[in-house]
Amino acid sequence: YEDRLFFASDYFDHMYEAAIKLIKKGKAYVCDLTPEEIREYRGTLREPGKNSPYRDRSIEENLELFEKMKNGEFEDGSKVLRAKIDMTSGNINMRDPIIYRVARMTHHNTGDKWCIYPMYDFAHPIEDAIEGVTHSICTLEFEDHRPLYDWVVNEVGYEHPPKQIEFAKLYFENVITGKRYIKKLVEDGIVDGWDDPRLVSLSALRRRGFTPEAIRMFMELSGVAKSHSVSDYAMFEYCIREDLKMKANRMMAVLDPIKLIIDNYPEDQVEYLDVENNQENEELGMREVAFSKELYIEREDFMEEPPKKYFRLFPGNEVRLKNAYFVKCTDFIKDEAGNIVEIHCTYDPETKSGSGFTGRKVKGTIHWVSVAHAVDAEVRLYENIVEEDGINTEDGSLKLNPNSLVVLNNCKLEKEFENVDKGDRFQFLRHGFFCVDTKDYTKEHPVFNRIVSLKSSYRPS
RNA sequence: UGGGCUAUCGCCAAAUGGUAAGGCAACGGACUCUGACUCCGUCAUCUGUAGGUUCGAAUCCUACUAGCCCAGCCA
Repeated sequence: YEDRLFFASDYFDHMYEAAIKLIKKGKAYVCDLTPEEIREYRGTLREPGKNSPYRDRSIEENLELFEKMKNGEFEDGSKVLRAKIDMTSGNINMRDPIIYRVARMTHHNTGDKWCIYPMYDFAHPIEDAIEGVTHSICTLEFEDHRPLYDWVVNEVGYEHPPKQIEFAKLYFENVITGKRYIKKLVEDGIVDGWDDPRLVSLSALRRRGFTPEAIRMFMELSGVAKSHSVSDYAMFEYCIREDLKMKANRMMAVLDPIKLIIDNYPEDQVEYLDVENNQENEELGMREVAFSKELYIEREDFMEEPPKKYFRLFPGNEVRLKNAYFVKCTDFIKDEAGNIVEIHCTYDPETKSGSGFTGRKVKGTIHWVSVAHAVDAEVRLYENIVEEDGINTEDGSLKLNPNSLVVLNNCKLEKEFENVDKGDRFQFLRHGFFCVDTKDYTKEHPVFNRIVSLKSSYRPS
């Protein structure tokens, strides 16, 4: 490989030599037509083009003119070098494509050394060839360029000519990938920069909490084909859940809190419960979780008048507090407006987690956070940024999903969340996977992003 | 008849003449101190349509249909 390492200047030298070679073979000529004339001569999709009046210049004249182009004796845009192929080809790329033009540009590596630069269709196959690329893989829209790619490689002549292979791009349902659109979203302030977690740029994916492993898994699952495909975002979600399942600590976080008071629990008592960080992965170890008389539970885990098959808390029903005790709802309190503000219950000391209690079973287990030990946090929930069909066909505008970002400002997390670093990922029990926002997180004001929710088969009727 | 390409389950995708893999999603059920995970089961007599060849076709042939790409001195 080492003898194939080139510097930018080597590439340009190489391409220049290749152009000379084509001229000497009578396969390239200098053309004086203006850009407008060249377009006219090229013909249209349905009509063939016609030959440039400069097409039959002698090899000597072409050599001399090209040398002058290189030496800066012509204005930008005044002359080009064209491959002599076929102006009547059905493939427009083969109608004497321009392979070199005069353009005074400063190259980031070679500075102002050159004032002529090769076109993509000429440079690409040559770069591949001299680098020893065997298969040059690109997207479908370059299929029409392959005949020219092959023509260049063949006419310049390489011992091991590279092959171009095309495949379909990856498209996502309900996601914006077009840079034009993203740019507008950023400029209009609809998203928080190019790394807004609702976007799918790599920086956005990173900030959202996706792992490289999940992205790779998704690529392997998707496969590579030539058919135009639009992937289901659910497949990507599956990958990140799958990757984080065993890696992330499973902790308790109440996103929409309501107070639960255990009437028969001693006033100032605090129990520190030993809890596994991940029941499926012992290597993640244990932690302590504080339990006390006053807890926060999820507002949706209580209902005054539950529908059928509601396993959570309602008057008279008993549930398990995850990692702690069974509690039975005895009462609830409403404010003047009729909103439930507080729930009361009693607990059964015999039912403590790990005690081996088997006296009776409960159908529901809910998560909780001790009021006295809670960490306040902001949690951001994300959904697809655009609606089902994404873009309005009439005016090309985006159909934005108004719920693509939901900010929750009154979330209560267990104490363990005091010590996190930006980018850390967790499972919030019964909610989903979340990560510490890399941009807005501060110790005083923790911010978490929802990477993906957990699946749920609960369908309230 | 301008040229090129693609059509297999809701989505992705195998199978290139031997009788339609797999994954996601969905739906049943078991299990469950996450309505998660896991486990079990269901999910294309059929491969854009219509013909043809063949003992046998998603694969070969013919004709249609639909969709995508191409007219930068951009990449």
